Formats: sequence, C-alpha cells, structure tokens
Amino acid sequence: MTGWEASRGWRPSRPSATHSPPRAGALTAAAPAANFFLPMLDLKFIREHPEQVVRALETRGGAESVQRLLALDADRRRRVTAVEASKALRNKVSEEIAQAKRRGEHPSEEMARMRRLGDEIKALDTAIKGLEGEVESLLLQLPNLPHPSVPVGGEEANQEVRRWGTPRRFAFDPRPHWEVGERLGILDFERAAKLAKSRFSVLWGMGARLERALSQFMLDLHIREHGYREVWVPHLVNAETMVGTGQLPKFEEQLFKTVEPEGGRPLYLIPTAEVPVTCLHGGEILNERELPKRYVAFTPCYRREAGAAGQDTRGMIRQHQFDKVELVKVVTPATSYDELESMLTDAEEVLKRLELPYRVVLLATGDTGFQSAKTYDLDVWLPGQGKYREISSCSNCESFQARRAEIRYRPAAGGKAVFVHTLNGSGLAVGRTLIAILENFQEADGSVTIPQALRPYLDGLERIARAGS
RNA sequence: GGAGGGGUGGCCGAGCGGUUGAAGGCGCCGGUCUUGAAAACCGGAAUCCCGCAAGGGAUCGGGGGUUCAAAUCCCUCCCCCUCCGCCA
Repeated sequence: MTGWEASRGWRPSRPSATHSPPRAGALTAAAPAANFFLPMLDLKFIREHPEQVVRALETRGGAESVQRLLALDADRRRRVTAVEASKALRNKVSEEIAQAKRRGEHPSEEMARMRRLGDEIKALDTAIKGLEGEVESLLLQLPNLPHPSVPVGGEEANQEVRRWGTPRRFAFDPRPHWEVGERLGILDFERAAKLAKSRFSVLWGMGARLERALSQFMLDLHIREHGYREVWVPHLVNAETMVGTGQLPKFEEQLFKTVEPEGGRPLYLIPTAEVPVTCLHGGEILNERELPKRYVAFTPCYRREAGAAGQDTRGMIRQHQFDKVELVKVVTPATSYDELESMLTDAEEVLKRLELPYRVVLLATGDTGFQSAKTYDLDVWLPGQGKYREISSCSNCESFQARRAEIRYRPAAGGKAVFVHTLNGSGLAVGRTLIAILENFQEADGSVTIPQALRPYLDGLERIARAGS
C-alpha cells in the first residue's frame, strides 16, 4: 500500500466498465470486464483464458503471477458468494423488523440475531477487501498483452519496417554531437553538472534557440497540417494520474517525486507528456462524436534513469530532463490501429522535413513498453555514433490505460459506455533531434548547417558558427 | 496562512434513518406528429460484483463508526469553491 489507492479523486468510487470490442483473433475477448477495482487486463478474460495470457506474457514478464492471481480470485469469489447470502438474509429480516415496528411490536429476538449476523458480515467483508487489494496489486503489475502482429521475442526479434533517407557521406570524420556543440560553445555539460548533477545540460545562445525553434517547428507541423490540438498541462501530477498511464506502481524508481510536509500527498514530475495528456479525460465518459481526439503537447520530461548507469554518459542522449513534443490520441477501438499508423507517419514527417535519415522498427514483445500492445520506434541516424538511435516511440495502448484511468465513451447508437483506446508517440524528442542536427549537418570547419525547414524559425539563419553564438 | 461553503446518475440538481437506485431539469435512445427538421407529446435507459440460471449483493468523494436498518447521524482523510492575507 503506497498511498495512491487512498483517494481516487476524479475516479468513480467503483470503477465501472465495459471492455473493448473484440479484435479479430486477438487476445482481448468480448467478455464484460470484471473490474471492481482498477484493472489493467480484464480479470474475467484472464480467468477464462489463463493459458493464453501466460503465453502472451512469457516474453513480457508477469506470467508467473497469473496462477497466484487466479487462486486469490477464486478464494475471493467463494467468500463473496457466502457474504452475499448473509446480506440477503439481513435485508429480508430488517424489512420484517420495520414492518413489525410499524405494527407497534418490538421484535428484540430478531434484532439480536441480526446484530450477530452483522458482525459476521463485517468480518467477511474485511477478508474480501484484503483479497481484492491483493488481486488489484497483482493486476496492476501485469503488462499489456501484445497485439498478434507483434513479433515474439526479445530485442533481437525487432523488425525493421522501412528506412528513409541516405546517411550522408562525410569527407571527414564526423564528430559526436557533444564535440560539435562544445566547440561551437552552445552545449555546456560542465556547468549543468555544477548546477545540478550529471545528465543535465545547459544550452547557450544558438543552442537554446535551436531547441526552441525545433519545438515550435514540430508543434506547428502537427497543429497546422496533422490536425492535432495543442494542450498545455501540469508537469507535476498526482499518483492517480501516474497509475492511469501505467508509470505507477511498478516504475516508481524512475520518477522524481516531491516530498510534502506533514504527510501531504506527493506529486511526481512527468516522465513524458503522455501521462497528463492521456489522463486529461480520466474518469470521463466521452461521446463517440467527440472521437477521435488528437492532442499535441510540448513539455519537459524528467526521468531518474535508474539502472542506466554507464549508458550514454556523454552528451545529451540520456538526460534527467529533456523537452519533447508528444502526440496523444483517444480513439474508438475500431480505429486504433489505423490511428497508430497515421501517428507514426506524422512523427516521420518531422524527420523528413528536417532531412534526417531514419528507420522504422516494429518492437518485439519483449522490447515493447509496459503499457503498449504494439510499438514502433523511429530511430534517427547519428553519424557521430555511426548508428541509428531512438528518437520517437509510437504506441497503441489499446484499453490498458483507459481501464486504469477510466476513460470511456458512449457509442453513438446509445448503450453502455465502452473503454477507449489510447495512443501516444513522440513527435519528436526535441533534445535528440537537436543532437541529430548537430551530427548530420556538421561541416569540416566545425559549423552546422541549418535544415531549410527550420530557417524560418531562426530568422532565416543558414548556419551556426562559432563566433558570438 | 485565516474564515466559511460544498462533493449525489452522461451533466445540473432535490433528497424527514426504513416503500429512494435515488424527485425534477438538461442531454441521450426509440416512437407519434411533419415533405424533412425543429417544437410538442408518449415511452426507454445507472453501474459494478457473485451466480449456468432464477436471482442476489453492492454503489450517493475515500475509509471507519453508530444502528436490526445509513445518501441521510458521528469520526477521519482527500478534493473543489468563496472571502481575507501573501505573492510570480
């Protein structure tokens, strides 16, 4: 119990639910959801197809807890049946007592019996509540089930989908971005470490302007040409919000957390705008006519990078703080995979306009993030490193986050509310885009050419050179 | 920080401790009327859990308590709002 289950704010007290319609041959069946608590996978589905779930989770982790989950659930249901029989009796007798009293009688024997029964009920309810808590916490730790089109296996099973652009041929040895940036006087890691610690950076002059120009360029592209609506959101959010998108309870060690005096509820710095933007509609029932919703948000992202010690220690690749333009979609289940493809295209367009070579990779089950059913990574070419590096990740989370955050819609035809599907993708990570520009557009003299598409955002400037930057 | 007010169904909003799962309005779905639509009128619909089913249970911000019985009484926590003070 970490405290986030104490109060569920915007969440209905007893989350209701319906599930997403079945997708052909997929793992999510058309069974009604069994979520008397926050679900992530549909408990009823797990109960009815345990072997299928175990198989699906084998390369994703969590398969081991399925049996324990089912045992707890069976126990829970046994006790619920028992306690409900007692409650039915109590309700019946209470009604009889009420009638007797109206007749002027005082059925003290029944009243005493019901008092004893009430104690038994209380004990059983307590036990049930304990079991529910255990089931819930196990359920919250299970990752999403992969989509059937996702290759099974670890990182080595990832599939390259396509490449765009040809890595430039250099007449000299291309330098890594930290050298390019430091020589230009626009990147400063030493001072960042002085101010904070390692894995932070300071951008001077044209570096800072480039970061801002890139952000603006990306936002404008998505707003003006791709139909996204811009949102500005809190960078500190409460625990419920983090649970909603799946960061909590499992990945708390990756988050920066505030300490509030006198047991106040802590807030968490967002690791991505996906968190607040997706949860914008937490606890709401949307109208199908409002869907799909397409949002774009620019925010800084804060990550502890626990467990990444020694990786990418130089440069700006892996930072505790970085800017990102994030795309989020809230859609109906029927359209979510089409929306994933178009989101990917929207992200790719940023790289194309910036003339940065990249490849698209479909992640295998073991490499796909916790919340996601299917993820494409966009890897940009970094000549300074001689390899492709992740610059965007586009995921369809299906109903995983919708269940946790209680985001549903009412079908246009009327009827029960149904969980939406949520998607998110970087469009793009701004810091890494800046890196890519420094490395791909560096010249022999140490200057950096500015891609055409960006020049309008930099007063038409064509290159960044050392002087006075 | 000080002082008050409030959290009820998709939304707004009523609700003497027992026949209230919850009035009324809006919105929604179906129908009548209409060339069509609107208006008007009629009708329908909360959610989750257990159960093969019949049926039963639970839910009025969260948790606890009083009671034979709680949306209604008590305690506690969370959140929102208003006024004053401070302030980017």
